[in-house]
Amino acid sequence: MIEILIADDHAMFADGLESILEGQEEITVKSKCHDGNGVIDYMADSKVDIILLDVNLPGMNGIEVCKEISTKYPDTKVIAISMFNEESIVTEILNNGAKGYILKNTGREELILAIKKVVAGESYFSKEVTETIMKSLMNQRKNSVKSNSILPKISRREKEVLKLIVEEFTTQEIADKLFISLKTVESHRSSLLAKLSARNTAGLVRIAMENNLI
Amino acid sequence: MIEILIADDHAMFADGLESILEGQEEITVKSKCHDGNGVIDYMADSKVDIILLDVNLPGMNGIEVCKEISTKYPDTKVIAISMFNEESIVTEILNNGAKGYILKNTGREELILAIKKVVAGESYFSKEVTETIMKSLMNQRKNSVKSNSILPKISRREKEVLKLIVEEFTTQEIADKLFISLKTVESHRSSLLAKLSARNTAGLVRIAMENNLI
DNA sequence: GTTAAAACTAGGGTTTTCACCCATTTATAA
DNA sequence: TTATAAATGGGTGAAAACCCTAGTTTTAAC
Repeated sequence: MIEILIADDHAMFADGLESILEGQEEITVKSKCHDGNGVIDYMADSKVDIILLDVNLPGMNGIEVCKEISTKYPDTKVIAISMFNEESIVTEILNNGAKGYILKNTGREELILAIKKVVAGESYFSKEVTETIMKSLMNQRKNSVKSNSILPKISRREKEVLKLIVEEFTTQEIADKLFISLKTVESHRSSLLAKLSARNTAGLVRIAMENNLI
Repeated sequence: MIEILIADDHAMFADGLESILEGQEEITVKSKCHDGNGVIDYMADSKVDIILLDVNLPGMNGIEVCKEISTKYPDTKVIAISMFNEESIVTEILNNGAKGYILKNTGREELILAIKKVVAGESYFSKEVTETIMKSLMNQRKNSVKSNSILPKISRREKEVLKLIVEEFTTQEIADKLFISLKTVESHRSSLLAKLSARNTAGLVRIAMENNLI
C-alpha cells in the first residue's frame, strides 16, 4: 500500500487529487496540508511514502520543504506539482531532492504512473518538463563548447600539476609527488596562469572545473 | 532545401537512410561516407546542413569527427546515430557538439522530425535517449544533495567573499569592494576554510563550484 | 636536417595567503 | 536571558603563490 500526503493550499485542487487517488486500491491518501509548516509537522509524527508537493506554498515554500524532507526523511519521496514549467523552478526543486515534477494539467493516468515510478525508485517528469530540462541542458553545453574552443593546449605536465592544485595540494607537495623542484612546479603554475588567462589559484581551479580538464 | 551527408560504415544502412530521405522533397542527400576521414575530407570542399553521423565509425571515430566538425563548421549540425543507448556515449558526443541523438531503430517519421527540429536550431533525442540522460542527471543530483547535506551554513557576508574569491579577486580587492578592512576579509576567509574544511583557496573554489554556492 | 616553438627544468625576489593570537559590537537562537 | 554565531578589525610571522629570467630538452614545422 502506497501512503501519500498531499500538500497544496488550494483546497479544491487537493480534494481533486484525493478523489482521483482514492479510486486506486493500492494507494491511500493519509492526510492533506495547506502550507509548508503543516508538512513538516505531519512528518514529525507520521511517515508517508510520497508527498505530492505544490511548489508555491504559503509560509514555507515548496523548495524549502522539499530540502528539509529529503535530508531528514530520505525514504519519503517528493513529487513536485506546479502550474508553471519554468526552468529555474524545476532545476531548483530537483536540486533539493524532488524525485518527480508534474504539471497541474496532468491527467489521472499520468499522475498514477508518476507515483508508481517514484515509489519504484525511479524518477518521473511530465513530457513538457523533460523538454524544458533538455533545452536548458543543451544551452549549457553550447556555452561550454564555445568556451572550450578558445582554450589553448595544456601540456601533460601542466595538466598533472593542475589536477593536484585542484585537489588542494600545495606547490611543495606537488613538487614532492612529481619528484621535481618547487621552482619547476611554480613555473608550470605560471604557464597555466598565462594559458588559461587566470590571475591566481582561484582562477585556475574555476577554469579547470568549468571546462573539466581534470 | 536541407542538404544532408550520411556517415555510416554499413553500406546497407546508409542506403536505407538515403532512400527514406529521398522520399522527402525538401531534403537532399548530397553524399555518403563510410569512415571518419571521409567526412572531414568532404567538408573541406563542400558544405551540408546536417550530418547523420554513426557513432561507431572505423578510423576516426564519431566523437572525434563530431568535435572537429562542430568547431570548424558551426553552421553544420550533427545528429548522432547509434545502436546503443549508453549514457557514457550519449554524454560524450553531446559534449562534443552533437545537436541530436537517435537510435537505429528509429522510424521514418521520427527521423524526419529530428532533422527538421535540428535544422530549426532545436535539438532532438529519441525517447529512450532522453530517459537515459534524465536518469544520469538524477543520479548526479542524488550525489550532490548527499554531499550538500553535510555542509555547514555559510553566512551572507562569507558567501559574498567566497563569490569574489571565485571571481579571482585578491583579499585587498575584496576589502575595497565591500568597504571593509583587509583583516575582516581575512577573517571571513579563515571561517570559510574551516567551515568548508578546505586547506587553501583552491579548495574553497572547488567546493564552492561543486556545491554551487555562488 | 636545420630551425623555431614549446615543454620542462630551476633560481632570485616580491606579494598574497594563511595560521595563530586577540578584541568589540550586533544579531539570532535556545 | 544567555549563550552562539556573525561581522568587524588588529599584529606577527611563516608559508605559499606569483613575477621575471634563463638554461636544457623535446617536438614540430619547413
